[in-house]
Amino acid sequence: MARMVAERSDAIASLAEVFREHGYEGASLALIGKATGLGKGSLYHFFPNGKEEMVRAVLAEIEQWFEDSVYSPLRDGDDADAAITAMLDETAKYFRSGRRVCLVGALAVANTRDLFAQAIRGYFVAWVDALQAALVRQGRDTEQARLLSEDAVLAIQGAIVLSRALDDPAVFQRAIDQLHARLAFNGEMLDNNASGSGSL
Amino acid sequence: MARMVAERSDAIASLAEVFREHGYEGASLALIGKATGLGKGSLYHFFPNGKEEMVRAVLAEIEQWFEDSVYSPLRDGDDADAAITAMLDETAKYFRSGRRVCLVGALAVANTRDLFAQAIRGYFVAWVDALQAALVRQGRDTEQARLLSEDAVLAIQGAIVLSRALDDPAVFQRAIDQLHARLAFNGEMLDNNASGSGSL
DNA sequence: TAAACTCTTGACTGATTGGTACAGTAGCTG
DNA sequence: CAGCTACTGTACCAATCAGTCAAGAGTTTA
Repeated sequence: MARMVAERSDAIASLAEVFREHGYEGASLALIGKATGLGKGSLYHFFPNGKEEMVRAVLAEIEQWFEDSVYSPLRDGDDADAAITAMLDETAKYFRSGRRVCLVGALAVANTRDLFAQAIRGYFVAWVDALQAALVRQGRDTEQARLLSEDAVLAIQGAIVLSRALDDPAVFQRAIDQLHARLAFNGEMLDNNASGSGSL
Repeated sequence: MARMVAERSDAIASLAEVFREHGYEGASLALIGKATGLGKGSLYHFFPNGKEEMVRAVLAEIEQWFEDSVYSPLRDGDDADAAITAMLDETAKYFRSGRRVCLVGALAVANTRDLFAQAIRGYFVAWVDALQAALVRQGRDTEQARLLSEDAVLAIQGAIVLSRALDDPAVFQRAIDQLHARLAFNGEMLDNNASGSGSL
């Protein structure tokens, strides 16, 4: 019966964490209530459409964070190379070197995918597009930049899966390091045969 | 009250499909019953420990399939290059070009990870080890082979996530093609200094 | 034929699910 | 001060959950 602190936005970080840890179906209202410190009454006051709306709010916040911290510098930063380096470092930090799951990626392989398909797609489209823009600004061919950026985003997602499966954050870090090498503009440009880049 | 056909093994393919589509928590006994055509009584007759035992049975069958179809040829095939090519093609077929989720990968990012941690880890360790063995037989350095095989397995997992997120199987196929190029032994071996390939 | 075994059914249980309703309480506005 | 809105706790709901069980049906063995 109190008004405690409770702004809607305060809850979102906790919500994100509980959905990451338990998934959409696994995150029960009891669990959510415990994680946020909010009762059902408050939860349904802030999110009248229940869990679905909670996830949408979380996805929106995630998208916003990536937009500000990653996509925007990639698209508009004046130093493309620096923006790419920053993206990899920020990403590694964000995912805690693979110890933290990517909620969007997890939703993409879950049965709930259809419910959030648009948000999921938007997240990845924006990421690939922004990275491609940076690679083009590096002087790369548009098509090669597209493939390379797809490849990079995919590698990050795979690195989360594999490093969790092996319970070894070093796997994630190696993948990031690998991407540093493959995405950097070294001054000496790779020739158009991209396949040879696996020197490590 | 009939004895219909019902061998335990008959159910496993259906079980795998339903766990892939709905995840561990999302696959209710009602859903499982519908998918397998078995009532609760039969399910608990074959799998006395319930869902957990069902998933273990599915994981064992998956592991066995990969062992026979992928790992074993990679480790012991007389033509390493052919085994790698076969692995990529079999894998692409198995995952239906990304339309089908990797159950092991999905479990790895779910909260149920701990329950099946050993099986999940075993699956990926075996995959990476087998691929590494093939790459070494190609004549590559042990350490490079290790990193490259980690990278390939990770890319396949990431390709499933991204192609589902974008709802575009072509993303998966491009990743497989990319791996074909990166894992093939071209006759002209990459030296450890990649810059030397100088086309001009 | 009779007993033994293997499978199947479906009703049942107690717990938990997401969600609703509502009374109540605190803080703000007038 | 009164009245309003914003928030909170809780009792409650129907549905569903995983899992149990006794009774029965079909097959195999003797």
